[in-house]
Amino acid sequence: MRKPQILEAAAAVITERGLSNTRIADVAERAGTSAPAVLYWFDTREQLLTAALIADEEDFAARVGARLESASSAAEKLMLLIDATVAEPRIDLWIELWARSLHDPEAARERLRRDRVWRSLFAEVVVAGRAAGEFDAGVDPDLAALSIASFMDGLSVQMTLRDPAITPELMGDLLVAHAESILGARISGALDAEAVGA
Amino acid sequence: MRKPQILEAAAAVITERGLSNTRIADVAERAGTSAPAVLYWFDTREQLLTAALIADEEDFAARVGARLESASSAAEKLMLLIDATVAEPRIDLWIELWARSLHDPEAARERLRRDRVWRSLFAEVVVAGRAAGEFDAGVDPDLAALSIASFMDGLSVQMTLRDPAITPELMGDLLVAHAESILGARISGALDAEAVGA
DNA sequence: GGGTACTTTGAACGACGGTTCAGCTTTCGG
DNA sequence: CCGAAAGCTGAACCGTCGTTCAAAGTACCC
Repeated sequence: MRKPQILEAAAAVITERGLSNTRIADVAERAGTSAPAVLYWFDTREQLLTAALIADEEDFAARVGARLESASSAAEKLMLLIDATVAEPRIDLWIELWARSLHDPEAARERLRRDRVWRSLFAEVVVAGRAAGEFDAGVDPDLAALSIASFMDGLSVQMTLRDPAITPELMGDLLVAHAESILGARISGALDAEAVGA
Repeated sequence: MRKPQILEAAAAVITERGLSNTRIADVAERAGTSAPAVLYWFDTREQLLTAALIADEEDFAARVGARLESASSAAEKLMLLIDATVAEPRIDLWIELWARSLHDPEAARERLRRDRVWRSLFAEVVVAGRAAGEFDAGVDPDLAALSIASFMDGLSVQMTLRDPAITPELMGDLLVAHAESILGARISGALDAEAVGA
């Protein structure tokens, strides 16, 4: 069962050469096999590419979701989410997925599904924080999630494209400020505070 | 001199079929000419595509810039910028340009240049509004511009990809709220106010 | 140790589409 | 008119993959 290796190889190649420049042979080589072998597992190149994008996305969300378990307060969870995004700007693949979604219904459907999962991570945190009295009681979780996640996307694009106007620290600061303004709460320092305090 | 027509046709085809699916023949057909004729004006397909993306972008910025002239207050200008973006979601081409920038230095350079122009529209408005006492005196124009423009990008992506969670009105509201929070000023209603008042 | 299903391979096919090219038409200055 | 430059055309060329296929391993079960 080489499917996982192939998907991983595909994600790597896509990151490196771009979606449209990714050839089956490239993926095969990186996975240590041959082009027809790849096509044995995936009926077509299109399928392979879409599957790779989605698999990578699922991977990331799962990893981040796991990290959230260890956090105690909602503020800390939020900081973790921001941190993870700033530290690991794998927006490369998102941009490719977006571009693909524009003209591939299958990709569009999947990207919507994955985005919902991603945003629900935020929404859950907001719900928890609201219940715990950490955040404003009047905040709409879904709206807050949409707002924060969208801001993240926009900033990530600039970061990934190496805009000199933005640095990881700056991106983090802007996100924190935005979240605090929306949620009516202080969250910056939640990470250190947890480590120091308790 | 058919260059303009060809560029226009190219932008249309790219929007419709996506960058990587755009064939020279498609562009030629839409421009009412032949593939070799297109290649007469542009040495290569790559050049054509990059040029088309940039030309379209320049076009949009110029159009919006012109509209700004007519506004009197900074708040109104800001509302116009938000309005223009919400109303005309041509992020399609931006996404394509982003994806291309990931692996094409030429595209990356151009996209950076164009983004600077776009953001400077915001920065100038902030400077003016600050001078006029409309906005907080402590606001950093470039930072505010980066923040607002990035948020716009993120939201536009969701809009363009037809995320059911977002509507034009909602997008406008979120942007206005964000801008107001950053600038410490009320800008919503600036458009109507101008029309009614004065 | 033979059968069966699964996996992989090398080689070749075939289409698509960018690019080239030789020549035709048009424009325009003198 | 003439000739040269500019603009364009149809047709062909050709490289690049995605994909197919027949045959060869490989693993596993009875």
